[in-house]
Amino acid sequence: MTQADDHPLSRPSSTTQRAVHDRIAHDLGVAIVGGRYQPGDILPGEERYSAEQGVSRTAYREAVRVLSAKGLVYSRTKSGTRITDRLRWNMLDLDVLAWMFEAGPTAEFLRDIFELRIVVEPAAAQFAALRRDGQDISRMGHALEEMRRFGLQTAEGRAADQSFHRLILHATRNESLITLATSVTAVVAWTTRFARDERKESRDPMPDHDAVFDAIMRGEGEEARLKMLALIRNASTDAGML
Amino acid sequence: MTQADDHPLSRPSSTTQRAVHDRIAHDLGVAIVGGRYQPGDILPGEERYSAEQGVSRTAYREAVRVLSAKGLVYSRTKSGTRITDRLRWNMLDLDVLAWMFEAGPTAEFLRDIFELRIVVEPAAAQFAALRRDGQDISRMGHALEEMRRFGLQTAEGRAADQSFHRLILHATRNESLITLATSVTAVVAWTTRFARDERKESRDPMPDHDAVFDAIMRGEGEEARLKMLALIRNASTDAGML
DNA sequence: ATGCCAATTTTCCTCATACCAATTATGGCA
DNA sequence: TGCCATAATTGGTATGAGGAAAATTGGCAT
Repeated sequence: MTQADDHPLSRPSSTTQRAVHDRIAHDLGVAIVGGRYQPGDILPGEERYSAEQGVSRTAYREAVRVLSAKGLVYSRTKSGTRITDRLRWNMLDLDVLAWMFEAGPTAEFLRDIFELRIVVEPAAAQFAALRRDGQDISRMGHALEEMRRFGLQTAEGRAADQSFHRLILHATRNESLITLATSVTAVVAWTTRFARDERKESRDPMPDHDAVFDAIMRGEGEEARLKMLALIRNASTDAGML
Repeated sequence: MTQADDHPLSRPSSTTQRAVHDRIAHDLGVAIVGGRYQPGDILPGEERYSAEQGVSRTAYREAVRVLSAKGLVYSRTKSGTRITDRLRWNMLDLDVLAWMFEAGPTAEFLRDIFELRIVVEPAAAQFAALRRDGQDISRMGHALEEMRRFGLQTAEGRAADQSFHRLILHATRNESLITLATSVTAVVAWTTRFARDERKESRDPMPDHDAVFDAIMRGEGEEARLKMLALIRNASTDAGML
């Protein structure tokens, strides 16, 4: 166990103090996607911000570079750093999505993502049915077993559920689809985390999952697509979305 | 004409010299997505790189922040800056896609994007059919007129074609879908730019476009989806993809 | 020889300062 | 009033100096 017990994906733990530039990027990012800055507005100048916030110009600049890389702002000498209009934002970037969520997601934002989910995940199931190999199948089967054993009330059960969906993505052999679905499912997870337990009784999720798995196992692409669509529709209505 | 004749989207013109950190990010980005660095490899240290390349540590660090924001690398003190594994890359970032294309896109990469196109654009047409208003319709109609008038051999005709597809996206009223489709169509445009003119004679694209427009105008979602699917299939086979 | 612990070194992170480049604003002149 | 040179502002780059954390090294005891 020489290295990398913590992955770079994991959000900085509460103990680890975040890098300064990272914190600045986070704060500005939340403020921007939250609408406290409007497209066309100019961010505070380097001199001013660093003085007011008690950080170095270096740290502020690196934060701006991050925001710029995600399409939220663009800098021009003398003109200053302006907020880009929303059409150029990298809406599917995991950080941007997280900031949106933290800023208090609008209903339109959530609707957009759940629509995207309905487009993407059934398509993923379809590709998975056409490209999966034996190992994919056995792993999916194992994930469903665990899910059935623990149920969605336990952490293990939810982990097995997520694992099942990740295995489907992996079986598509399409990296761009994986990237996209990762972002989408992250938002879905954040959303349903809060919606959970408020419902009186949730339906048994296993029949839907079994149907998807069965279609993928038999290599039936179109059927896998439709079964996944049904699964999402049920899950979404249960979570109060849709 | 006081400001902003050039949009931030436009690539820096040949006259404007790019910022140093931008050039570094570009060079490293191309090298990374091109496989000259493998996931797990460590980038040169700040001191070393800045000395060898004759740039400041500041510029190099800002470039690394950009790459980090796009998920290509991650930095840890002492451990150095390492290449992230591909699953965490922001494959749908416009810069990353451009770097992939510049590095010489692999066949799998192109296949992935065109598959994504087949998933996304028909879905966009479907949503557009359900949400478009009168202004959307009239603008789409105008774009098709222009396209018919000039043909795809001219720059104006191609601009009208792109405009038509952009208008469909706009009519979806779904920002995440717009972001996604923007990236996808960029890659498609880069690809077909080279494939053009090599074919002996391209089929007339207007019937397919008219059919999509007609379905959207009548508000027939499912039909719009199918017509767009047909349009893409024809265009892709003409371009030699698929 | 092996395993554990402390010191050292390496590398990224932050800050501060200086100067450069480009663009906007200003003010004078015709 | 309109144009043009000058000045001021703001982001961009370079450099030096420490600080913090992790990997390595070396010593010590078992």
